[in-house]
Amino acid sequence: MLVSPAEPPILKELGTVSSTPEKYGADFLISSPVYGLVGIQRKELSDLVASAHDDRISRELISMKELDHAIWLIEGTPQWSSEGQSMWTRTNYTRSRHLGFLFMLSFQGFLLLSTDTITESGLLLSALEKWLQKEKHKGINGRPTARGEWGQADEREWRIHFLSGLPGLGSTRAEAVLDYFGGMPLEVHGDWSEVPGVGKKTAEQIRRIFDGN
Amino acid sequence: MLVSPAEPPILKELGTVSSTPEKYGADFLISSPVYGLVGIQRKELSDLVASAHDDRISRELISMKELDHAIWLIEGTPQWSSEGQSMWTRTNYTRSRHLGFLFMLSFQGFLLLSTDTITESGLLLSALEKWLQKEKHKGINGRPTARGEWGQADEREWRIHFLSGLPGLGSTRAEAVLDYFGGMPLEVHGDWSEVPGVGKKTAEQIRRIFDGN
DNA sequence: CCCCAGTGGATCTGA
DNA sequence: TCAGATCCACTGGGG
Repeated sequence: MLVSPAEPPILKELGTVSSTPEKYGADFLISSPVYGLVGIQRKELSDLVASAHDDRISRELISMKELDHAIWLIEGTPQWSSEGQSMWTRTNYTRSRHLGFLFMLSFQGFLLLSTDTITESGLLLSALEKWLQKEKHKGINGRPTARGEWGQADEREWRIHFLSGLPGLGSTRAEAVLDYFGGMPLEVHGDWSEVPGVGKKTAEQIRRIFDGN
Repeated sequence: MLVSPAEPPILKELGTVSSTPEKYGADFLISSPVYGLVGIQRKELSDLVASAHDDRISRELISMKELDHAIWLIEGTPQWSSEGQSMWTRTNYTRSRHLGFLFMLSFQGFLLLSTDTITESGLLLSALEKWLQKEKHKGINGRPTARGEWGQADEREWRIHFLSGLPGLGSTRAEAVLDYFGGMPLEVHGDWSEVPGVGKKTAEQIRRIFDGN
């Protein structure tokens, strides 16, 4: 991890001090085998207020575009008066302005992460570095294994479990499918819409999984 | 704004109660002239702990990919012991697991927002709705909203999710199976033992699910 | 999600 | 060429 010289000492310890991050408008730079070049911009809440006014921000945003992924790490918890005025600054900074700024960042494609303290930021950064080094991320697609009434699942339970991985099928409909086809639904390309509980829409959704559009 | 019926009353007041958001794996749905269909998933921190090992969550995540933009709104501030254990739950939930989950979400293309309380969430949501209604957002036109494979590829993800419901198949082998057969026209009665990573034993186990003993 | 243990697949070895 | 031994990737269970 490369750290900008402008960062406080505690954070400099996380990696090699270098001015390269600044070329990308970032404070930290991590290179990942999977996600490419990732830049992190750390902003304390008080700086953020300035940024939202400033036009310096637009320059930073533009240089961050060259990164594969750009992260904004926002440090500190905002406190608002009942009228939605910021409690941590003199200037006229409101909740809606703050949120608007965050929305803008998000929808521009920046990743947003937040911490409370600089210590937390440090921990987050090293966790992120470790995470980004990994060659493989299991992702979101896994499923737990079937579990039967008495621990070990039998064949039927496996089949129900398996089928209930289709969109629109829970265990009830999966069971209905199984009963309808009288066993494993060998007709994966058949018409499922006749199965009680499965309608046209669900059947269509499932068909797309098997056959494509 | 459409609000899922499962949300607490305070948040239901924000819009029209409807079950449509749930179809997209979301709790709230906002349609924007600029950004298209935006879904928001609200998660209290305590729920998040449970979610991390839930089969439902992965289905929700896949469903959310049909949205133009998917937001995760995380409610609550995590507190960690000096060893990195969560202070708000009994289970063994660690900072690194929590962060890993957030990183996964971010790099999968989900937008991350956080609040402290449900009240804050309400304010954020109405601010977001207002913000999304605007036709034009001045300020920086930064990164292209590079969505890449987002929004269309969910079919493959469904397939992986589905196949990994078979015994001996996780997301890795499920993907290998898809690649081997060149898509979903699976030869359910064919020989799977040739799939790289799937051997004789696993293939036999799977065959039994399809064909019986 | 992370961590860990056990299973089973892939690879290597030697005759 | 193939059985057997070794290694390592992946699954599966738990937190």
